[in-house]
Amino acid sequence: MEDYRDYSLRERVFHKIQEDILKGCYKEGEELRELTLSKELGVSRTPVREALRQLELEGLVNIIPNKGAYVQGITGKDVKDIYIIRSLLEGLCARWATEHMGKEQIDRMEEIVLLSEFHLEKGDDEQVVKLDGEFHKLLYEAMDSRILEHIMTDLHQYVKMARKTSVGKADRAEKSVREHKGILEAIKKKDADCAEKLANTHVMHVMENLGQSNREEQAHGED
Amino acid sequence: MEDYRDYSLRERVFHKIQEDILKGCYKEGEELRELTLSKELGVSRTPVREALRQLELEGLVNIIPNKGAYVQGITGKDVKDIYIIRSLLEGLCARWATEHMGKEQIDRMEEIVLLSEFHLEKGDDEQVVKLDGEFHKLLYEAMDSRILEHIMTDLHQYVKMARKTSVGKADRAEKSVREHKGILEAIKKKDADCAEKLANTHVMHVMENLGQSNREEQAHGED
DNA sequence: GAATGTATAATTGTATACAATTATACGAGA
DNA sequence: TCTCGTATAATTGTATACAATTATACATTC
Repeated sequence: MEDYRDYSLRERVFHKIQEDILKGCYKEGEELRELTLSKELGVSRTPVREALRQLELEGLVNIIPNKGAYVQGITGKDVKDIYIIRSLLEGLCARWATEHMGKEQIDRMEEIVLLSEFHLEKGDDEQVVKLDGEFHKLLYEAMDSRILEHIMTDLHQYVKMARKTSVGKADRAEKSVREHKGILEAIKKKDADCAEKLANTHVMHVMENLGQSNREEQAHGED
Repeated sequence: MEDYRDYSLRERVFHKIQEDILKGCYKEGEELRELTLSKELGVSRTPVREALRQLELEGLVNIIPNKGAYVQGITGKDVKDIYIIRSLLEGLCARWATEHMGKEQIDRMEEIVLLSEFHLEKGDDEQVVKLDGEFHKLLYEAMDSRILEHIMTDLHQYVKMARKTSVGKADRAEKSVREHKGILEAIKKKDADCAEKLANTHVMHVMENLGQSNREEQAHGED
């Protein structure tokens, strides 16, 4: 709770609980009492309530009226589903981005890929991960669809938390950058079909790497 | 506000504002003052606030901290985007449903299609629309993915409101039922590829019909 | 007259009080 | 002992009070 100092209490509480759920601090189905959380976080019940209502909509919390809020958490299957869905939609993102991307945005993307290669060479995995995030974020912005951007961001929420440890693992980072480069090339050529296909397989590859680097449950990965 | 008698105040307020936004009662960017809404709905600020926070997450309201809540509304392009996204994902739904659907569920779906044909014959459009909703709902349940079900339900929210007038328009209903039947056949044959493709085109057809039956902006249609 | 500063009002953010509902404990009766 | 009912406690739902922030109006200055 030390971070987020500029945000409102509700936002901080929202992010904190979201983080804790995604980090696995709570058991599946565990009850979240408003007063308990209030005391823990040092705030009143009001912001906690508002945060819980939002988390319900996010699908992380299950609220039964007049009874309580219970954590939903996400299973290994959920993560797999998310990646498959993202694979499909990321393709659509790439397609639309190809159709809408302006010169400045392409330049920016080229910059990101270049920097990725540079930091990859140096072995600076942290930077590579950061640039990976920026690559996808730029893609989402460029496609110019607030609806799809909203969905992609939501899906990203679910899997972004746990990407701590195994990032460059199994030389996935190198392949990832290469795939980004391929997508960028397709966009530059205005080949939407190609960009879509490459984005599809890119996310699928990330998922496959996920399945290898850790057995069941826990989700890690660069993206 | 006369309906929803069993729900909590917050839920009623949430649905009411959501409905009003989707019905176009507010102007784009119009400010939603908590006190004003409270008085209008005859409740206190608390449930209104909670509802607004949820609507923010839904993307229907834009909240600027310490300033206010402003309606986002949806544009014609948004609706088009939603249908394209739904087209893709409905295909995935059909695929997964094919892989997971049990005998009872197939029987139930067969029942729905049969009833649809019956009411179509009779010209009872209202029933046909209702059954259309049930068909898709069953599909979503059957695929056994709470993640995708959540997304599809969300997307459905956006377009379900306005489907009042032009339902059976331009003999779309008949084609729709026929397409449902096709999807069901593919599922029965366990042909996931076929089911996916048919579901894809089904949603695309609905969208195309949408574009014809009304110029720009306003969204109508059976699904 | 335009720009700026200040006082006031309006609005949101948070905390708390009270009401309604649900869970728990315990005793009476079969 | 088991079941049921009642009383009590705990928890959520709603309303309201207060604090912090932002908007508005008006006067002052240039």
